[in-house]
Amino acid sequence: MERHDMIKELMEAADQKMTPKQANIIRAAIEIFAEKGYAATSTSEIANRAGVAEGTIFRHYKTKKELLISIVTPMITRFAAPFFAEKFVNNVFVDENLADMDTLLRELIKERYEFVKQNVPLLKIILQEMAFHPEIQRGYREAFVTNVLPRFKKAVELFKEKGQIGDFPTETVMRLTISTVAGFMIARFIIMPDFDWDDEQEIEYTLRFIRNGLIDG
Amino acid sequence: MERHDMIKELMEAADQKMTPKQANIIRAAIEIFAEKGYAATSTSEIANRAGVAEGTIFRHYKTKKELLISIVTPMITRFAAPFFAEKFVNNVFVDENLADMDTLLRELIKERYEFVKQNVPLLKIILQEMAFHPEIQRGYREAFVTNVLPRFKKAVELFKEKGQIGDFPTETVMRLTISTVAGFMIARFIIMPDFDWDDEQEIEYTLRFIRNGLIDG
Amino acid sequence: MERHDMIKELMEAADQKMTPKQANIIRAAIEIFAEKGYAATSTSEIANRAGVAEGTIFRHYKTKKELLISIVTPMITRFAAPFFAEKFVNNVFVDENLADMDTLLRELIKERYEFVKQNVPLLKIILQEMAFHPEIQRGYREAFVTNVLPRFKKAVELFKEKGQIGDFPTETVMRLTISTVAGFMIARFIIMPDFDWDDEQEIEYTLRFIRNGLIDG
Amino acid sequence: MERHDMIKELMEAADQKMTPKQANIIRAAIEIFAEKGYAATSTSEIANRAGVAEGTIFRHYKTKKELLISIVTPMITRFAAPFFAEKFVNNVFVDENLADMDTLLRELIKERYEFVKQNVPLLKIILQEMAFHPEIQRGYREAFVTNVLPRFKKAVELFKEKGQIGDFPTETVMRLTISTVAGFMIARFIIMPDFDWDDEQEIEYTLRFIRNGLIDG
DNA sequence: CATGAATGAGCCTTCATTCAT
DNA sequence: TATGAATGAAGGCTCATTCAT
Repeated sequence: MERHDMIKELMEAADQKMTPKQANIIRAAIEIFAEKGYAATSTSEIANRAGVAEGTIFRHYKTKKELLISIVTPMITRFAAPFFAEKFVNNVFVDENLADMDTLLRELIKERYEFVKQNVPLLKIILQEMAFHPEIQRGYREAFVTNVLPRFKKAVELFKEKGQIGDFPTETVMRLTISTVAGFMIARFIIMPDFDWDDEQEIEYTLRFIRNGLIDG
Repeated sequence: MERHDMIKELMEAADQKMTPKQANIIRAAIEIFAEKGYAATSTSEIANRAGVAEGTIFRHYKTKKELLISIVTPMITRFAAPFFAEKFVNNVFVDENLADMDTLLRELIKERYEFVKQNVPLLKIILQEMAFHPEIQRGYREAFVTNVLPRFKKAVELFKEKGQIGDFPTETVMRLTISTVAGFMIARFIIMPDFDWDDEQEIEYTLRFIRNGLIDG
Repeated sequence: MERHDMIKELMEAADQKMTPKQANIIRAAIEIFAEKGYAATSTSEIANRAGVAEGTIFRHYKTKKELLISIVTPMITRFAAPFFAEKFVNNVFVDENLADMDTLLRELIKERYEFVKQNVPLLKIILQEMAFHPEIQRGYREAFVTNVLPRFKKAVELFKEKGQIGDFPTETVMRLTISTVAGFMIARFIIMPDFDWDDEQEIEYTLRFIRNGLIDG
Repeated sequence: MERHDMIKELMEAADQKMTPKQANIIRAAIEIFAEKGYAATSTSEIANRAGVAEGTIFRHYKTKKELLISIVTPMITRFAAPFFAEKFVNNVFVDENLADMDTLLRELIKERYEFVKQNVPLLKIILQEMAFHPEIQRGYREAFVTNVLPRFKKAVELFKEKGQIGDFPTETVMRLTISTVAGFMIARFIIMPDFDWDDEQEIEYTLRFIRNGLIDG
């Protein structure tokens, strides 16, 4: 599984090339925003940790908020885009192996696990700041609605036909699945990151819980 | 189910009687903290919305942070304390009706549902600020460890014996259950409060998901 | 001729009573604005000279600009309002003494002379900042059009009838008169305040110049 | 009457040749200084409007102030130098036609009218900034004292001898004349540039006013 | 108990200026 | 010559907190 270097990604996302100072600014901002929250972070502290004069921040980002947005936006796309990566969902209808819900979910969780692991601070920021910045909310909702939702629905319906999902409304299936997966990630990386997790095992339990939970009773 | 008037509760929690001004301060603070976050809220705005002079806040709370803590602390106790209300858990071993996991969970979810419904803004504050204030984290953890955890464990083990819960580690059972229940509350009251929910039905789906999910597969 | 204490006047203009600190702020602001111009004056310098914390300024005036406006606005009214004080103009048509243009002009110039003398710094500010702040321009224009212009016109027409003013358009008469009077004030108080002026004499010369200048040739 | 292209003039004044970029800088600076005042103008805005990098300005002018001075200085000379152009004054004593005050004044006003018309923004800058920059004041005073004053005095005395000017001190004559002429220019080009002026007529009125005003009464 | 004027540290942002390229 | 990234001092303004009334 390839490494997700967010800074590099952000740099590519920006139309212009980044100076090393700008990269430092972003690195520092991500760290401190995650530690103490956007509102409680001062630009002078960012400048300090980035080893840069305070004015330099504002040469690259017109406002502190623009810095936040430009950090968070590319991540949102990345967050939603591969959520049900095309390959998986398309293959569901072709590849016998992926046609099994369990297999698909396992792939999905592992991919997400890797993604979250590489980006904990950034995801913390998104989780926190989404509540207060409509722009972020909107961006997220959009990405979700266009990229995740239709594929997810299609898959749920397929598995319903195959009898692997019982008599639940599709939205409820989504809610339950996402709750469970997100709950694992949050427990694993945010609430108790220092606990001695047996990730393989825990993923299997989670999978079993979802699989059995969604079957008719 | 009786009404949870937090303000009244907070007033009772405070050792001294509360003046009406103080009650206004708390009401205003809860509203604005929930809307824009603790760090982004100014005491002058609170004073404004409370219809009180700026100085009055500091007559009752030495610092802005103390105001936050004094709002959040009693809630934490309330949040954890009745989570597995004694009556339930004790009765599990006596009352034939409660001895059924499904029945117990249903009672629990409904009680929590009511509780969350009455306290959305306050819970938003806790969710947000826990991340940045170790005091809150500690308070929460403590309440959880002493009140919820042991009873929860006991119940899980009972249901395992009865064959209603399959071969999962107890901690994993807790994680999965809490994820699912909290996921419902968050979707219901925070992410999509304006959606046209059929709460009874949705609770039943959620129950079924947990019940089936935890059985051996 | 009574003394024009602008600060006192500003205080009365403000709806609320002024604290002594606020009076100091205004005094200091007038001084420094006049010395170096609004844009080149820093609020910290004003605070300094006023013997006040910088924050105090913003407790009374939301912005630096509001401070400027609230200094300048009452003056504008005062500047225009008595320009052709009612008593004069009304009396022109009644009082035999005032019916003479020379007498009227002499009274007018002396009154204005006193007024300017008492308010040089404030008038400097208005002269300078009018160019850049449309609000001030607008306020001035309004005061001029409603208070000065109609009376001035009436008087000019009267003196034309009496043969004391020759065949000039009324607007031109106003332009020439105002130029000459303002020119005296500016030379006297702004350009060469340190010159050894014989004010009585100079006013007489100025009067003669206008009187003769406006007569038919 | 030949055109006054200030930019070209400034370029000639500068010892070195000007690059086109430098010309753009000056053009932009004049525009913006006139619009919002020197202190309220940022070098970055000048660079922007000039289509030049921020640093480029400082390649040509060590400081922002130097830019101002180098714009204003040549103008001051031009402003004063031809005020009583040699040809006129010298001819006053020779040429019968020019020996008439009226004729001389008419020539003078028309020449100044043209000059002001071509240089409104620059003159606005001088008028504004003279108040705050002693260098400019000094430059102006000097030019006035050496070029204008002696010739003006000489002429006034001549016309007194000829009986065209009455019993006024020479300085007073100057003050009254300059007030009236400058008052016209300022009304015409700064206060009411959009009014529908009949310039020929207005100049004649102004001349008549001065001529009659200065005669003995 | 309540007020609100006053404070001064600190915040985000702008700006003139420098310098390596 | 021209660039534009970088600087850091300074600017206007906000804010939690204090205190005399």
